[in-house]
Amino acid sequence: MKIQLYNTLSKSIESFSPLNEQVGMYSCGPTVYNYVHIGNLRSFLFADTMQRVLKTVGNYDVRWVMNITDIDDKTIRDSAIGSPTWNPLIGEQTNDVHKNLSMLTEFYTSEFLRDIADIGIDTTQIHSMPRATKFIPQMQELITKIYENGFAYIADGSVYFNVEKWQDHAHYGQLFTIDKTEFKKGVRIDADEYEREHVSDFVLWKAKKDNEPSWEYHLDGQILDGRPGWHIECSAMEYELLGLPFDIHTGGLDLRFPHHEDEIAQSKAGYGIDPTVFWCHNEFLLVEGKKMSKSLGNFFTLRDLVQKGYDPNDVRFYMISAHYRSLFNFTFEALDASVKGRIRIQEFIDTLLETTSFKENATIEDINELETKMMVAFANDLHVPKALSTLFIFINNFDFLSLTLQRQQLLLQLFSKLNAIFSVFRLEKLEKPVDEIPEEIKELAAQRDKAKRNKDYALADSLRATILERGYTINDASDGYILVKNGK
RNA sequence: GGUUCCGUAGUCUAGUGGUUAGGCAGAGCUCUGCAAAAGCUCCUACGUCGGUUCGAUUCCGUCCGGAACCUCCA
Repeated sequence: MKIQLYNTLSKSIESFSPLNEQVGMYSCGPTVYNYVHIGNLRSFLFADTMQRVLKTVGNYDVRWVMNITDIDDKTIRDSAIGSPTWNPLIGEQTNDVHKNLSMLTEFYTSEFLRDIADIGIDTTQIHSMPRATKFIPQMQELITKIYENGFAYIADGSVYFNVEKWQDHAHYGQLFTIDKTEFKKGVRIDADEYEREHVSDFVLWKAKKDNEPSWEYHLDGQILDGRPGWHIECSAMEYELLGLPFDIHTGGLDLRFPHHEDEIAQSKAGYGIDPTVFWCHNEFLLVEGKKMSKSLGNFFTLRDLVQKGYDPNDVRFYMISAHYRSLFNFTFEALDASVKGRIRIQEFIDTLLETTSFKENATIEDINELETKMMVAFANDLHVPKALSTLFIFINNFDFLSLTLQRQQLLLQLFSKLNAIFSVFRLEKLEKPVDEIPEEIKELAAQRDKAKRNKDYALADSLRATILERGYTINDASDGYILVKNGK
């Protein structure tokens, strides 16, 4: 099925056609200086959903690359000798700044991988996760090209991209309308002490500072040891791992400027090619209506939620059930509601799995229609909420009395396909848990049943209360009763 | 100040120039000694004020409110 995607470049939904057999997709990954929070996770869930829809609905083969930023201001700051934020779990700090940097970033990279696996991102589908520090020569090569093409200059040992000059040559501001004369008054002009010709210029290569990791670099006969700027890493790694142009570039909305705008400028100024065809950005996440921040106490990592007793699967289902381009308000009330919604679908699947008696001669048109509608929704700019709503309507109107073996098989096939995107449903019969109800509880339940039959309701109710206190619930049925653990 | 997005029932999320949404919560009914569970039913909204139109929640404008970005935040 043809997929439609919103492209930030055109600010409209466009029909997607891959450039080559294999769809090339690049996602801006994390800066590994701390645990990722749920806002970061939204961005990666979006990229994963994109990849899953391309594969499941579009039938494409996808080559997905997600970078790991392991060199930048924050990783340097937090790995610096004597850093107050050094996590003891990483190990002992050394006197080697390079070693400390890699200890810090390797630690948080593996924690990141654990988190995204926990939340159901299919890490097996990530073709590669390049570390910025492993591509320094390629970045230097690109910077040299940009310099030789006349769009960069050296100042104070750093290399800057000359935006002014680039603007005479190409459109700068494709992803974000920029009016330099209207920059907010009082906005920070330059946090660095570097010399830039213009405020709008951005750094490609930063001069070496004492006690910071640095790499050798020679340009135009000058020794410019230092480290890469932030934007250059993506441009260089995309070129190396996907080739330009590739099909889709994903990232958070905040990255469209300056990060992605600068990526475009760099690739075009250096390689002479646009990086990608589709720029796709996800909206942000709020928590209880506010921007997530540590000072507001509404800052959460996946681990925090797990600690509160939430299943990562439920967090996943909740977060992907909102459209990626809408501002997502994360609330615990809505998360709880979403858990119940997920369980309803699961219960439908369970009933489907358990049904063994069938009718004959029933139509399958409604199932085909459900499938088509859901796939159309996914294909329409990954419209998960629309797809879900369609599914709920179907489930609500479904009559199990109409189930035939063929209908059962079709539905299970459909759920299997849906799970290639949702990845939160269980599609095998649940092994009946071994009888874990203690004998004494069973005994109490038997006594209560006897009391009830004798119409001694006072005794029956008090026994039921006792059982409830000990963690079990009696559900009466027409012929007997069922004992379950509380909350099940 | 500039750029952009948003405002949908108690709540969260869709959508549309005309038959009225989906989830959760809530209410009622059936069942039940009473509950629980389950099933059925109900709760019909689009921030304000104008304009266009036979008809506007939808298109246009105004205002009010919220959010983001404006040089290294996903």
